[in-house]
Order: sequence, then structure tokens, then C-alpha cells
Amino acid sequence: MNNNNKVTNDIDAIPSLVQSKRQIDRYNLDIDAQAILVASRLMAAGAKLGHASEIHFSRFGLSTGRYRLLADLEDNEGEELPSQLAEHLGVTRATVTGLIDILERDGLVSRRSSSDDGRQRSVILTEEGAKKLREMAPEHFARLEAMVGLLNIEERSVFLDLLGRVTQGISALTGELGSETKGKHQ
Amino acid sequence: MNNNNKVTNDIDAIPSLVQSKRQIDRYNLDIDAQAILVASRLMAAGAKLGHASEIHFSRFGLSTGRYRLLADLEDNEGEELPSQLAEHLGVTRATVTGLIDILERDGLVSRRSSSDDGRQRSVILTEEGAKKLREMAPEHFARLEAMVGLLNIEERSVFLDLLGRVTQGISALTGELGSETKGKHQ
DNA sequence: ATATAATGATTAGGAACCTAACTATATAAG
DNA sequence: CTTATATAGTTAGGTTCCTAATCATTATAT
Repeated sequence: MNNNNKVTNDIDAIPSLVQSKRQIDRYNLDIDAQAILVASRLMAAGAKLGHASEIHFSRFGLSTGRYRLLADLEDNEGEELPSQLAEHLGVTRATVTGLIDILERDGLVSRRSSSDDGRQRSVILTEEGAKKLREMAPEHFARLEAMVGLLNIEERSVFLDLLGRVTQGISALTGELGSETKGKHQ
Repeated sequence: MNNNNKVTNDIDAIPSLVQSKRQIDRYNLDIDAQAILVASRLMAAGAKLGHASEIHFSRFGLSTGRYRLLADLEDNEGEELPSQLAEHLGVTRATVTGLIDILERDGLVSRRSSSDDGRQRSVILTEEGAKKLREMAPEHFARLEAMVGLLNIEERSVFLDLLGRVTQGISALTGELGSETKGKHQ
């Protein structure tokens, strides 16, 4: 059929240990191949999850970013400033402006100029926006829970711990060389 | 100074357990808050890693995708078809075309028409491309290793295992509801 | 042999995010 | 009180990836 332009289920895209070993050996580097594998796998997982997330939210007429904005609004009594949203979501204010534009066009959110500071324009969750969140909650959370369904309670704790430490380590990619354990001491 | 448009170090963007609990309680759902937390944290980590990765590779005049293409070429004797590359990298052929365009413009790769099948145009790693890989290898792998430096050998194994199972679970986001343990049995 | 299908790569256009520059308001300094 | 500076939000334009449509070749079916 026309499955020729499908991304082949990512099955072949999973990095293997031999691949990592080969790359390291090629340049005679003193590097732990398993460490490279962890990094590569996390990267692949992140990309795959990001893509899956967009598909998931598109079922409700949303994107990942727009859902997160709505959810954050709901967590803050339905009203926030764009700059607060940007900080909470970990994106730039420019991105927030774009997210709001579409959410406002779709009636899920509205803008209101602030009285005390003329520069601020607070964002408000509309009744329709709240309804959208209410309607999608059961399926949304059920799917998220199912996603980690292959891990038992204890494994989830362990995973959170390990993931947290690797996440700290991400700064090793962006920071100066040799300062890998910088983010937090220890 | 002008750190006002920085993404605030992502520190406030880390999802917390109370946040997850609140969201679930709001709709009286029977969902494990920790499961939601795992999903949210993985998502945040993936986004952060993706961003850091782009910064990392930009130091060498590359993007994540273009580096991965070069590395895959190197892993395959310096010659591959675009369709193979697409499969290995887990992206579409259209994306590969774009990656090749820039790599070719920069002289790291060249295209050659196949003799046996006129539709195919194989991609070849140039000497300059190989040199680029050679030069960046030490720093690149050192940084990757440093990234997981907060985990010891055993923890890396555990993390790989758990990450693998969560990655399998990602299909729960995109597949039909109720088929969460589909990818592999149990 | 010739019309039809499939296939490999490309092009065209879209979505999500970014940085940098801009507008309008507010605050501080002389 | 006027000028300089900082801040909130927006706009403009770029990057990476995507889907869908197109072009050129090859394979298949009458």
C-alpha cells in the first residue's frame, strides 16, 4: 500500500551496544561504550516520545505545547501572565505568544489587558478551555499511565531517580568541558 | 544584562509529584500520580536533551541530524542510499534529502548516481567529512560519557532496562486504548 | 509492446520551537 | 520633567522535522 513513506516503526533506529563500541574503537578512545549507549538511547527515546506526544494531543485538536499551556493555566486558577507561562513551560515568551494566538483563535483561552501594568496582558482559561481539559482528562491520563505500565511501583521510583541524575548531566553537553558535575554539587 | 530572554535554566519547568496529584484529583481519576510524573519527567528530559544536543553539535558546525547521518555513513563504509539512511536514522526520506543538501554544500558528503538503478543516488562520505568526524570524536564522546557520569556501571544497566520498557510503552500514546502491553507481551 | 503499478528521491508547504529585533509601557537619573 | 534604561509582549525570520504531491525510473500485466 502506501506505507512506503512511513518511518518504519523506528525498529531499526534503536542504537545498539556494538554500534557504540565500534565508534569508540575506531578512534581509540578511552570511553565506556555503555555510557554512550545510554546517551544514544535516551536521545532516541526522547525523540520518539516527542513525536508520539504530538500524535496523542492532535486527537484532541491540540499540540503538546498548547495542552501544557492549558494545563498550567488550570493549575493556576485559570489566569496567568505570558511570562509566567513561559517560565513554567520552559519555553520562550515568543513561543508562548504563538501558543496563545492559536488557543485564543480556538476559543480555549482569552487575553485581558492588565489595569495596574499596561505592558502586561494576562491569559485566561475560558469555560470552553476548561471543558476541553475535562473531556480529555480520562483518556489522556489513562494513556500516560499505560505508557509506564511495564514498570512496577518500585521500578518507577528507581527510574525517576536515575532519570533525574542523567537529566542533571545534560549540562555536560552544553557547559565547558570537564565541569560535568556542575549543576548540583556531589 | 540581557539574560531576560533566557529560558530560565528549566529549573521551574521540572514537573513535581504534587502537580501530578492535583491534576488527577481534580477529575477524580483512578490513576497513579507517580506514573504521570514519570511520563512528564521523561518528556521534559527528552526536550531538554534535544535542545542541548543541538547546542552541542552546533559547536562543530553540525546539527544533531546531520551528525547522525555522517556517523551512520561512517558505520557503513562511507556509502549508503538515502532510503537506508532514512531507515537507520528513523526519519523520512524527505528529511534525509534536506540533510544531504546541506552536508553536500559544506563538502562533507557527495552524491553519486547509481549505475544499476537510475532512481538511486548513493551518498558518499568525503575525506573532509571523515576528517570532521575524526576531529570531533574525542570531545563529542567525552561529553556524552560525562552526561551519564552521575550513574555507576550497574545503574547504567538498570537505567537501560527501565528506559527500554518505557520506550516500548510509548505506543500506548499512539495506539488504540486498552492495548498498552501490545508491543511485546507482558 | 505498451499501459499500469510501484519505487527512489525531490520539492512544496506546514508545525513547533528558537533568537533577535521591535513596540509600548514603566521606572530611574540627572 | 525630561531623558535613559528596563521590562512585557509581539513580530520577523530561521531551523528541524514532518506530510503530501511530483518527477523519473523500474517492474508488472495484459
